[in-house]
Amino acid sequence: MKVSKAQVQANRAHIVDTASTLFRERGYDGVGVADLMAAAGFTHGGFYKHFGSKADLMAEAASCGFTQMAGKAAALDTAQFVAVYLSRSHRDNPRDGCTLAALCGDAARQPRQVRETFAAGLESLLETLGRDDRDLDQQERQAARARRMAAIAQAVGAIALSRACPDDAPLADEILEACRAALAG
Amino acid sequence: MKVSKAQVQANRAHIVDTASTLFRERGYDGVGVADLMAAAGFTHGGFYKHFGSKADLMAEAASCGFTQMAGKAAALDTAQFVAVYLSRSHRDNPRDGCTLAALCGDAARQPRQVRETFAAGLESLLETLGRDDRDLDQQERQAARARRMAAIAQAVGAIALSRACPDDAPLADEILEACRAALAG
DNA sequence: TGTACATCAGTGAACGCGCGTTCACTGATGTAC
DNA sequence: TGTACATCAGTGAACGCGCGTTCACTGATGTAC
Repeated sequence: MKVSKAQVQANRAHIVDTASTLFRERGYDGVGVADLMAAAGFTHGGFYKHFGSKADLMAEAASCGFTQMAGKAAALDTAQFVAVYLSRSHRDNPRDGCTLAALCGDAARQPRQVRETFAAGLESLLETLGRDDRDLDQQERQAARARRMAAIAQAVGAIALSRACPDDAPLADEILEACRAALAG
Repeated sequence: MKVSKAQVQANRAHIVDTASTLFRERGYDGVGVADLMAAAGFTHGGFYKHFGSKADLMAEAASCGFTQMAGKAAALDTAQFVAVYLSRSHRDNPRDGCTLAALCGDAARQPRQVRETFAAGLESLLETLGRDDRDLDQQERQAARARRMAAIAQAVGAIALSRACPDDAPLADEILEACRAALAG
């Protein structure tokens, strides 16, 4: 049952998008190829017509996640971005959230191609948040970049730590509040 | 081949310690029960004489890791702790490093018992770093606690993100430097 | 435009493999007399 | 203190299961004439 070229492209994109969501929710090891293909509405056998391996897909799914996040970040100023990022809603919904926060721990143990995608995703987030730095001179721009990098590390750490606590632990919310205060001040 | 009570206790502690190291290095899913028991010098069958399940061991191993870290942190002031924590050496040696940084992403998808241990570990690190706060009044103490929480989130996020980058990516070191500067200033 | 054929995305069974866990067995330790 | 026996940590084979990947097959699409 061959399928039109346009449909093939759409199906492939749908698999990548589904993977991006599922990986954030359950981690790379928590989603099998068969799981994923079923969630996308296919059987598992066709997977290798689209991707060379699961690792190839992991890199593509991460890239897809970073592109989505850059799109959201572009519509917000830094204060708004922090508020959304450090919200309970973001913490409780990794499937719709930031790939860095959900998967950087997993990514550290993945093949180079995945880690390259993570570095590129972090770089693109830095550039999106620093889109108004073009006016600054080089030294100021570098300082602003360093400040933003530290802010991203703090936000990513806050979400990752908050998610590692039991759902009902007061500590889980306390982390978010403390980092919201730190990033506002 | 029964073994003396003292030996049983020592063997059990050795398994927990080995697990603590291996989990930090390879993640919870990256270490099998057979792997682990072999690394500790045993065969896998005896595992269930010591632990009810792999998840039970994960919680105990995390607890062991947090105790070790609290011991190290107790010997350092905050500036020294930050310098050690945000070093390349810490980033490149998760097996000897912080359990929060290595496993908080994994922990978020583990059973409650593991996440309770993580919350307790974070709490004990906060207490260790805040050991001199007893003199402060309640409001100051709370503010100091919030600042330390934000600092921990930043340090954990920095290590996790830095490890997610390829080993030779300039970004990996840049993250550590940016967070060292942020935590010093 | 109509027909005959090659292509190849998607199917579903099958592959070897490693996982967490169970179990019958061993034999030195610890205990009861 | 010496002996007979119960205990149980550790062994290694085996369990069912799900994993990533492969493969022969299907049949609508795309192409050549």
